[in-house]
This record gives sequence, C-alpha cells and structure tokens, in this order.
Amino acid sequence: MPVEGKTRREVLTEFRQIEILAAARRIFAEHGFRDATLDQIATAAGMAKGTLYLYFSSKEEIFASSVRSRLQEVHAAVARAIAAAMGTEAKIRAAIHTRFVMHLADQSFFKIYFTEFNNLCAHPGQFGEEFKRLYLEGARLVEPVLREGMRHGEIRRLPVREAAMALTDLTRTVYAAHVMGMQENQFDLEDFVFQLYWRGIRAEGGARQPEGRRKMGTTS
Amino acid sequence: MPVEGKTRREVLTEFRQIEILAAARRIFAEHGFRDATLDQIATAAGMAKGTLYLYFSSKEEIFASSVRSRLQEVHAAVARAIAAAMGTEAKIRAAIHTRFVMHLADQSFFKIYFTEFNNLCAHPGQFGEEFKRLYLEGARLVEPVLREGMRHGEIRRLPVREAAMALTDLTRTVYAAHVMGMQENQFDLEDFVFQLYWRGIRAEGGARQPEGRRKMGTTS
DNA sequence: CACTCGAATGACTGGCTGGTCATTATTCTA
DNA sequence: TAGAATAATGACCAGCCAGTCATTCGAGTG
Repeated sequence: MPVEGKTRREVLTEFRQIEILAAARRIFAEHGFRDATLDQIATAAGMAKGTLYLYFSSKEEIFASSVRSRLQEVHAAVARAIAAAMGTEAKIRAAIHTRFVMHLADQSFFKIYFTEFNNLCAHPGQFGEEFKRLYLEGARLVEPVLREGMRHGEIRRLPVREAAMALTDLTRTVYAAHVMGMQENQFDLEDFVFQLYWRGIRAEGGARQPEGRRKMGTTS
Repeated sequence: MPVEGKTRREVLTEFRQIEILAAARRIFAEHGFRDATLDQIATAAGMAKGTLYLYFSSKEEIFASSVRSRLQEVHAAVARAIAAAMGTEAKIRAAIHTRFVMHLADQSFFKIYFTEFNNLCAHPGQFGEEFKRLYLEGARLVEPVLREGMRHGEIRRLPVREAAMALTDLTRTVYAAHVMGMQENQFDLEDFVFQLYWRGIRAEGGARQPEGRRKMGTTS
C-alpha cells in the first residue's frame, strides 16, 4: 500500500538507514575510521552487526554514506544562504556563517570531516574520486559570487577556483583550530574569518564604484 | 672508540633509523597509515621486518617519528627564513615561501602531513598530544611577526594566535588543493596565498606610518 | 683462521574484525 | 489463526598483519 509514493517498507528502510548513519557518525567521530568496529556501530544503533549488511554492503560504504549525506546537507544549506543574501559581501558572510552553524550543529560530522576527509579523498578507491568531486562542488558554490563581485569591481582579479577553495578550507581549519584547542578567548571567530577573507579579496578601492569600470569588454 | 662524541655504533644506528624513516614516509604516503604494512616498509628500506623492531618499538612509533622529524625540519627552516627576512611583509612572505619550498621538496611527507596529520592530532593516544603541540609550535612561529607588525601599525588588531594558525593552514590547504587537483593554470600560487593573507591582515591605511601611532601606552 | 657477540633475519602466531549465513523473530496476508 | 514472507540475529570463519624469537650472519679481533 504505497503512501506518498513510498511503501511502508521503503519508509522503514530509509529510517533504518538514517539510524545507522547517525550511529556510525558518532562512533567514527569517537574512534576514527580505523579503530571503529562494526560491532560498535551496530550496538550504538541498537541492532546486531548482521543487520547493518541488510542496508549497506561494507564498512567503507557505511562510512562514505555517513559523510556524504551530511556533506550534501551542508552544501544545500550554504547554497540557500548564498541565494538568500543580497550583495557580494553579504553572500560571502552568509556562506561562512552557514558553514559555522552547520559545523556547530553536528560536531560528530565535523570531527570526521576534519580528521578523515582528506584521507578519504586521497584514497584512489571508488570513494576517493567521488569525495574529491563532492568537496569541489561545495567549494565552488561561492565561485559565482566571486565572479559577480569581480565584474562589479568589488573584488580584485584573482584565480576564482583557488579563492573559493581557500574560503572553504579557511572556514574549516579556523573553526577546527578553535574547537580542538583553546576556546577561552571569546572574540567573534566568524567575523575574524570573514574580515580576513574579505579584506584579502576585495578590490583596492573598496566597493566605491558600484557598476565599476571593466578592463575587459564583457557583454553589456 | 668515540669519534666526535658518537661511537661508530651510534652513527650506524642513527643512519639505519634515517633509512627506515625515509622508507616509511614513502610507504605511508602511498598507502596511508592504515593500509601500509611493516613488511612493505621493511622491504622499501631493504631489510627484514624484524630489523625494524631493533630501532623502533611499534608501527605507531615509526609513523610518528617519520612525521616528527620532517615537521621539525620544516619549522626550523621557517624560523630561519623569518629571522633572515627584514620587515613584517617580507617575513610573512618568507614564511609562506619556505613552507611551499619544503612541501615541494618532500612530496611524501607533505601528503602524509595533509592526509593523516589531523587524524594523528585528534587521537588522544600518546602521540596526539605531542603532535598538537608540535603543530602549534610551527604555527606560532609567525606570532612575534604579527605582534611586531601590530605594534608598528602595519597590521590591524586581530587575534594573533588564530591569525597565525590561519596562515599555516591556508598555506597547506591551498598548496594541497593545487597538488591534488588541477595544476593546469599556471599563476603564482605562492603570491596568491601571500596577497590573500597580507591584504587580510594589514592595517587600513597600509604601512604608511613607519613608526605608527600606538593606541595603548606601550613602553618606549 | 677461529672465536665472539651483537646485528639481522623471516617463519610463525595470536588476536582481531570484516563479513557470512543458518536460525529465529516479526510482520503481513488471507 | 495459520502460513508465508521478510527482517533481524549473533555465532562463526577466514584472512590479515603487528609483533616475536630461535636461528643465522658477519664484522671485529688476536
């Protein structure tokens, strides 16, 4: 008896998968991929090890799925925030803010993202390529913003791809450094990252000329 | 018969250790910590597995040693470069340049540093604490430069610790993004990082006032 | 050359854990 | 409620590999 395009069974299956992935993130965050065992994950999810294999085909796949799903959510949220904000500066601020909020909201995911993600990408196996692509997709969300800013003369000429990646990584590592280490000094970390980046990329004269002179003959 | 404070045996032991660590870096870089086996490392070093245990007590220790030694060399080189350069801007440029050069000079180490280091730091085991400290030591090398720059009014007021870490991570991730991905576009990566960071931290009015006004009453 | 002793070896093992599957429990259907 | 279908279980297994150690090698010495 299908309801809303999904049978009862499909809904239950999906729910089970979500349960497993949530448990997996907790365990992977705590022990790291290497030291986490499937028994631990199964127990954390309140089921037996064999059950995991009804929903996923390997430890690697559980790991990759648990990261993939959250990462896509982060990207979607960043994309929405950028779309909602008006103006180059605000859009970049929104991207940083959203990433910070998402990191804060799921510490387990963030810890994995910080400690295991590079490793995952470097591995040439099936998931390595996928995750490199996924990372790049996320980073490139600000590329249109940068290009538009350059067109308006708000942002100086710079390599867009690298600048976009720099923002993603800067946000991640500064947040991580802060979480891992010393939270004692309570200045506005988010604003620090924004100021550092925005001053780093903006055009010499600030945003003085609204529809700025263009050097190259872009269309109307 | 001690020569130059070291016996023949001590020299040989040290040499053997260096051989092992070099081989270990190659293997760890290629396969990652998890998938690298001691047999591979031993073979790469031209010896049998048992021999490794004459010089190191575990796989973990070989790994930690292989990272530690290179990391300390990088730090030392950065420190020298900073000391040799004159002026805030030049010192920061020198720090970035040196890190780039060192990364380029030992790709194996750099790959480990990029893919495994965060993991190593996050692990609460014996090495986790040590490597967090070591990372911080490296990052903090530019702190005096930043403070001096702030005193001279060249650099705006900002949290020194975080700014120092941001530089380290920015250098690393931008370099990594470039190595891992697409080297096709040949702009000056080093200058990109420098410009991004320097513009990000410098004071509003540039470095116009050489012995700039100080807000707070620092001693003469 | 013969002897000594530390260095080097590599076959072996014990523990661990990813993955399996025969069995049991549960849910669905008629 | 009976019977079928599906989900869940957890004891078990197989392979892998870090770490060991009885044995062999070889440099130094007289």
